[in-house]
Formats: sequence, C-alpha cells, structure tokens
Amino acid sequence: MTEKKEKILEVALELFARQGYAVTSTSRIAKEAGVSEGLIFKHFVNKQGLLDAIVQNGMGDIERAINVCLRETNPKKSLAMSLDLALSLMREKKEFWQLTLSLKYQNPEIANKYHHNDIMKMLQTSLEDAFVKLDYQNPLAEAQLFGVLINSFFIQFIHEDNGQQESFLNFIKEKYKL
Amino acid sequence: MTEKKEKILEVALELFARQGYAVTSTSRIAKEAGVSEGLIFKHFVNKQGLLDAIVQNGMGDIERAINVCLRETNPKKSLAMSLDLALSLMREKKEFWQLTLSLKYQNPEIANKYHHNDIMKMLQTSLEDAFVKLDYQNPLAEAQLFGVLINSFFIQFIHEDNGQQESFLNFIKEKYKL
DNA sequence: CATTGGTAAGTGATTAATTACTCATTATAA
DNA sequence: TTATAATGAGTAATTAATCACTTACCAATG
Repeated sequence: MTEKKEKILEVALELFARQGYAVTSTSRIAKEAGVSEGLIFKHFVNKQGLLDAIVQNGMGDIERAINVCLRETNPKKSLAMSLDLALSLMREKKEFWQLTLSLKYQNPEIANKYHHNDIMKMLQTSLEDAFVKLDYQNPLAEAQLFGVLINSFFIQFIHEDNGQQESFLNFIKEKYKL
Repeated sequence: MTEKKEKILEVALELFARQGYAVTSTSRIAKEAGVSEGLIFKHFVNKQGLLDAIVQNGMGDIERAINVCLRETNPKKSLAMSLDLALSLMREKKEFWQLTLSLKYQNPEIANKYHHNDIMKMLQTSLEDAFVKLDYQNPLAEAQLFGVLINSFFIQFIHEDNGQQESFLNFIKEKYKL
C-alpha cells in the first residue's frame, strides 16, 4: 500500500462520511488528497470500488475487536463488555460508523453487502446466551431489546456528541445490575 | 394547489426517500410525474425549494398527530399512547420518515432546520411528566431511555419491515407494565 | 559496474454524459 | 383579456471515467 493510495482512502472516508457518498466528487477527493484524479481510478477502478475498499478496511478492524468480546463466558461480564465495546468502537471509528449508517439511505446495494447491522447480529447470539444464563423469563426478546439499546446508542452518538453517552450507558448498566 | 404540483411533490418524496436527495435528478422527477422539468422550478424555485416544501408538508401532518397525544394526563396511558403513535405514524408516513432520517446524512443544513429528533423532543417533556407521576427514582433518565426506545423503533422499522415491530412494542409495554 | 527491460505509480488533459436551471413560447381557464 | 399553468429546447457547469504519457524503482544481463 503506497502512501498516496492510503491518503486517498483516508480523505475519501472523511468526505464520504461528512458529506455523503453521492455528493462527494472524485475530483474533490483527488484535490484534498494531493493526488491526480486519474490515480483514484488506477487503484480502485471506479468510484464504487473506492467505496468498497473503504468499507472492507473498516469492517476488518471491527470484526477483530468484536471477536475478543465474544470469548467472555460470564453473562454479566459479557453484557457489560458489549456496552463498553460499543463506546470504544464508536470513539475510535466514528467516521466509519457515520459512513456505513449513511449508506443505508444512499447506496442500497452496498448497504446489503455490509452494514453495521451485520455486526449487531454477531453480538446477538452472545447476548441471548447471557440472558439465558441469567434466567430471564424471555431471554430472546431481552437480547433483542439489549441489542436495540446498543444499536440506538450508536445512532444517537453519531448524530450528536453531547457527552451524555457515558451516563446513558451507566443507566443501562444499573438497570441490568451489571 | 394544482394537480401537477401535487404530483410533483408526491413523486419527489417517493424518489428522495428511496434513492436519496442528491442522486435524484429533477429530470427524473419530471419524467416520473408526467410533467415538464421547467414546471418544477416554476413552482419551487430550485431543487432545495422542492425539498423544503416536502418536509414542511410532512411535518405539518405529524405535529397535528402528536398534539392529540400530548393532551393525555394519565401517565401510563400517555406512555402507551406514545408507543402506539410511533407505530401508526410509521405505518402511514414511512416514506417521509425515511426521507427526514436520510437527510441527516446528506443535507446538514435542512437536517438542522427540521428533522425527526425535533419531534422526539416534543414528546420528551410529556415522557418526563409521566415518569415523575409514576414515582420512578430517576425520571429524567427513564424518559431519555424511553425516548431512545421509540427512536430506535423508528429507525429499525424504516430499514426492515419484518413484522417484529409489534411484538417489540408489546415487550416494552410489558416491561413498563402499561 | 553500467545498461537494458519490465512494471507499477502517478499525471493531467480530455471526453461524453448528466446536472440544475433558464427562458421564450404556448395553452388554459376565469 | 389577462394572469397563471405548463412546455421543451437550450445552457453552462460538473461529473465519472479514459487515455496517452512520464517517472521511479528494481532485477537481470553482459
């Protein structure tokens, strides 16, 4: 991976996340990355190919982080870890979340290939395990609700970072006595 | 409001919601509405003006529906009504929700003027009232959580209508004994 | 040590298509 | 008659993508 290729990916992620995929032109990306426009197409074939590369990059990082979380067997620890993971992933990969979420509304094809709900589904099984172990009367529905809580935490944090996120997570932890 | 003007609004809402604002061309809207492209600019000045008109239309309908809901003084009934309102609004105005939500990622200017969080804020006060009356130990945070639950219900329903929405709402009602 | 040949990285002018928008003109209805 | 509704050809700007070309690097060969 050359320096310029990496710079293109970096700038494109930032612009796609901030402005949206459709309204970000390849010429703008090239200018901002200090690169000729032609180079983008040399490396990524077309604009969609550039987007694909960005999404694949991001998904790799996140899958690795989640797999660590899934190994926890203690149910309460597992639930708490899921919440902490959400917070840290959000802080470190905010631009990427913004992009994947926005693609749901702009680019249905790629949104069906990889979007952040896929990651949520990976977590869902481990959540269900946890609620079964904790003897909840309706563990599946509880897991669904918990997943939705994490999901909406993501969405809210993406839209406005007013610092209330941590207190909101703590409130959930109290509610589930984690 | 002439027939053709209404048809433009109808078609534009559908296309903006399905494809996104940026990628939907005025020529496409005109063709699909069976109207000359010039007419769009006669009625709405520019593309942004067309979007403004659509959003204002939708917000009017929804504000009226919400105001009915806010008059309820019984706390449990108020909370239950909020959930039912979310379901019915979603079913009747799905395209509009899709649009407003997608604008958050594509059109920051208009998203700040009117977006669906404004409507959530209208509900928030009535939710806080309800949880105070119900003697919850932390009514503000509870109201926030409840608002988030409604919020995420919207977002999930927009993305995939797999019929699980009603059962999810019922689960919340049970959890809050509504 | 040169010199050659091959390859990938990178450029920038150019292209065809599409875009939002304009405007002179025509139809319609009160 | 007069204002408004509606048309559709036209325009300047922007777009994604292509193309012929240059540069940098590196290994093999004589």
